[in-house]
This record gives sequence, C-alpha cells and structure tokens, in this order.
Amino acid sequence: MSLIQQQKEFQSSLAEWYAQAQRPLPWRKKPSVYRTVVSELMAQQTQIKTMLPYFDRWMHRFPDFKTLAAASEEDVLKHWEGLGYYSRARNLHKLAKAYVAASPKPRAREAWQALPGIGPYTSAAIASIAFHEPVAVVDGNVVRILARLTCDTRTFKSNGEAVKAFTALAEDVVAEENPGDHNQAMMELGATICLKRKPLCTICPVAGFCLGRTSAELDQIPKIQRKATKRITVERAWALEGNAILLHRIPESAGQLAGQYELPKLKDLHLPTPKTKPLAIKTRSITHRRIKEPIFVVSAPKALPDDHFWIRFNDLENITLSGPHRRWVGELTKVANKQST
DNA sequence: AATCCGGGGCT
DNA sequence: AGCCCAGGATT
Repeated sequence: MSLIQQQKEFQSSLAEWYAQAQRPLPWRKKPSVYRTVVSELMAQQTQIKTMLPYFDRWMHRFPDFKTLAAASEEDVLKHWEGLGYYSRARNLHKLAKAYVAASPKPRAREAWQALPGIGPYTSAAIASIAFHEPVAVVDGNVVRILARLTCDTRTFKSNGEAVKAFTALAEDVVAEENPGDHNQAMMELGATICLKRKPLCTICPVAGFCLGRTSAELDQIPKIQRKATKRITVERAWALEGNAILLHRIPESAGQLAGQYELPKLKDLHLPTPKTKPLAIKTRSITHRRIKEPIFVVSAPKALPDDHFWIRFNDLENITLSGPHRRWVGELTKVANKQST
C-alpha cells in the first residue's frame, strides 16, 4: 500500500489529530489575509516560539496592510529589530504598499509569488490558508515527514534538492477540501511529533501509514548533506570621541543590511591590527560560516572614510544597528566604562 | 547551483 | 560548540 492509495485515510487521520492537538497560535485564532501573510513572513527560518512576541507587537502597531503601507521604513525596521533577516521586514513593507495599490487584490498562488519576499513556500502557505487553493507547502517539516512515510533513504545534496524531490508527493497528498489546515497540520506534526532527533512515533496519528517507522535509523531520514563551515575573521574598531562612537552606515546600495549601522572594520579605517588585547572577541554563525570578530579600542583617523559617522550615545535609539552590533555596543559600553575608570 | 542573511533554542 | 529552524533573493 502506498501513501497515495491511502490518501483519504491519511488525510482524515491527520486532520482529526490537528483539530484537537494544534497549538493555539494568534493567527489561527483570528485569521485574516494580513495576519496570515505577516505570520508566514515572520516564521521563515525562525522558530514559532521566537517570533510570537514580535507578532503581537507588530499587530498592535501595524494592524492591517494600510497602516503598514503608510508607516516609515525606520518604524518598520524598529519593530523587526532582533528577529534577524531584515530583508523580510523591508519586503513585507513593500508588499503592503503593493497590496494596497493592487486591484484586484492578489488571490492565486501565482499572484502572491510575484510579490517581494514571497517564494514557493510562502505563496503556497498564503494561497492555501487564506484562499483555500489546493497547493502544498514543502518546508523542512514536510520533507522530513514524507521521507519517513516513504522510508526514503536517499542522500540529498542540499535542502533545495530535497524540497524538489518531495514536492510532487506533497501535491498529491494535499487535501482538496481544506488545504490550509492540511498544510498547517503537516508542519505542526513535524514541529511537535515527527521531530528530527527523537520522533515520537508512539503518539503519532499517522504512524500506521509510515513505512519508515520500523527502520532502526528513522532519526537519520532524510539524509541531507551539510556544507563544511568556513571560518573567517573580521577585525572591528571601538573608537570613542566625547560622548559619541564611530559607526559605519551600510550604504543603501548594499542590497543586504542596507541603511543599518555597524562597528567599523579596521580595514575600512585603514588601520593596522593593534598590538593591544581586543576589548572583546565575538563569534557568531551564519548558515555555514563561523565569523570571529575581535573588537579593538582605537583612535579614529582624522579623515573618516565614506559612510563612517560619529553617533552620540543618546542618538543610538534613533538608528538601526544591525542585530549583533546592537548587543555588542550595549554590552561593551559598560565594559569600556569600567576599564577607563 | 552557490552564497548570503541572524537570531534563539536545543543537545 | 555545533546543529537546527514555517526560505528567499541575488549572482
């Protein structure tokens, strides 16, 4: 028996479980096109628990497309600060403007996918949840569930390749009547039952359909190759003058992190690596890169390179520091004060 | 197809 | 420390 042959039974088992087991998330309680769009954008590469407080604050400040479209970009970014992937906020802002201007309003998946920040996953989510279009979402959860249901032991070269490999099956299995709930149920199952490390098969509502359940290596399905992590070092400057700190403003033309401020790179200031011990050494990981960032106390060159500015500490709240730099400046201000007194 | 964006949570 | 997460845009 294949999953396709048992499609109806699979769908109803999943739906029955979802009806009673789903988490009470704010966009489920009070659905609307706008709330669906915001929740899906916020949820990209972000765990639900992390985004919940942001979602509530966002809805309070920008309750609908019109309010969001009329807001300043600065205001929009302030409400996203700390969530990461800031292009999502810019795209959501652009999307709101496009939506307000659009006539007729987008409904079909294809129309949504033409909007900024909306790709295959998000367009399917919006079309199915808000407009009952029978299309399947294929995210990491869905890939994992389908690979296990079919006991697919192949090794995939990338996440993208795995998504591609399971899209057809996902489309075949999606429930025609209530695709939005079906899609959310699949993701809910992946998030709460079909866990990556320790799948909870004993309480799984669709264990009876699962060919992988008896496999000793179920927790290794699907196999997706990871890139080796690259290590790089970026030396940064901690330069103070009076009650101001030297920061670099990433140009609008940058495309990524445009308009945000960061601690200057020593290289951009044309300064050599100081002999002194750095004020702090920060490390962070972004996808497959591990970045080490020593921050040195330096005195700035007299002639500042382009896009470098002295920002008074009192004005820091009025600018957007890129995520980690915001934390570092707050933290190091205290450290630097202690060292100087 | 490869690379970049960023936090927090979890083991 | 390392890995993962309701991905998309750019090159």
